[in-house]
Amino acid sequence: MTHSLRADARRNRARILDTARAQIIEHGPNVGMSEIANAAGLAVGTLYRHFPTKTDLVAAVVTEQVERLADATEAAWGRVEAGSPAIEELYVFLCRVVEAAADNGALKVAAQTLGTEFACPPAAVRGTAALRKIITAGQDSGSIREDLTVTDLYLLVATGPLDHAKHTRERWLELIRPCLMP
Amino acid sequence: MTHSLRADARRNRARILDTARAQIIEHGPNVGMSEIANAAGLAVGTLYRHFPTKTDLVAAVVTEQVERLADATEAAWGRVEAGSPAIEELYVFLCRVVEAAADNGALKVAAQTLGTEFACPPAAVRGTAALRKIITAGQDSGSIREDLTVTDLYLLVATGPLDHAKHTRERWLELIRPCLMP
DNA sequence: TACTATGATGAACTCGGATTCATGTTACTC
DNA sequence: GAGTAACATGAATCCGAGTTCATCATAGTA
Repeated sequence: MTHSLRADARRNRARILDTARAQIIEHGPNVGMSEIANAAGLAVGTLYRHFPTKTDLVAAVVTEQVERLADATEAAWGRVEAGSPAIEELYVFLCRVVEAAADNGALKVAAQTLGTEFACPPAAVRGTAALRKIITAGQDSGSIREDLTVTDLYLLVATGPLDHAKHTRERWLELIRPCLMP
Repeated sequence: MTHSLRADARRNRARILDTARAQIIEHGPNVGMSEIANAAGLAVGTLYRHFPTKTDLVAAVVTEQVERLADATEAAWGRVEAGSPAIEELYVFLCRVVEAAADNGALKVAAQTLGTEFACPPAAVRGTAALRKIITAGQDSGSIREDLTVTDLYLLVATGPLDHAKHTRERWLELIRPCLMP
């Protein structure tokens, strides 16, 4: 995998990504590089050795999250293939997205604010494909609204609650549910 | 009204607010004061004569929008009192919010990003009151989901599409509609 | 018209955060 | 255990956006 990197460098890279995510979530997208460095117990220069730019760092953090989500979505599709009802897995998908709302919210804003046009094709494409399969399966079995598309879901999700409170997320899911069913 | 202001000053104040709104919508919340000043054909110092801080300027712009929305909501309640179906007026309310999506999105981000805790009580309270009346009326006549609250609506709306495209907004409304009905 | 208080101007200043780089340190190789 | 390339450090630098203020212009007034 990521060989050709010295052991400590690999460790530090991971530590930087973790800390950056935590800091962005806690203090918003405007955390300074120095603050991230402090929180990570490293020097600023080290951040710049791994990420040439603050934008690059944020992009890496966001990409990581998108990959996690894509993994979860593929797993959900796996369960649908194994017999789990598509509508339930779709619901679980929404839960996951919204549970990570704090992250996604802050990070989305971060990516928008800091980066220029940012996209992470590989993971996004994987996730989209899995989601499309789930939706189609649900429509075939009549448990998901006929005209629902992946784009629709992203429209709903992209806009999910930015609130951290658990009851807010649960209420949002409850409100949204009728949108998914026939 | 706003007397005790010289005529040209009043003109400029208005021009600043308009330009600031336009610039924020077009270039995001990070437009510089100088850019706004240029676009308005004024000098930076003039902006600072009217608004001691960039945050104050943004707050003024946001407040203006909230007031517009509150007016519209009160008008909608007026129509309900005059016999218009509450569910339709609620839908119209959503349309208005979403039509101003570009504004609201950019400005909301702006207020969050720039300001500290920002609230504009007077207008917000007016709007909320009117909205509550509309919802209650709809529930009494059985056309609006029994457990829908003002908070729910804000949850859906606060999260409306940030996209400028008309078809995106229309699709969002279409998706959301089932959430409102019994 | 002359007067003055209010308003406008924009170059200069401030300040904080991103980025650099000369220097010191450490993990790997033989 | 040298030797060396990779890596870490953090004070110094750069840069851009917000803000100030000495100066000029003008609307309102007598």
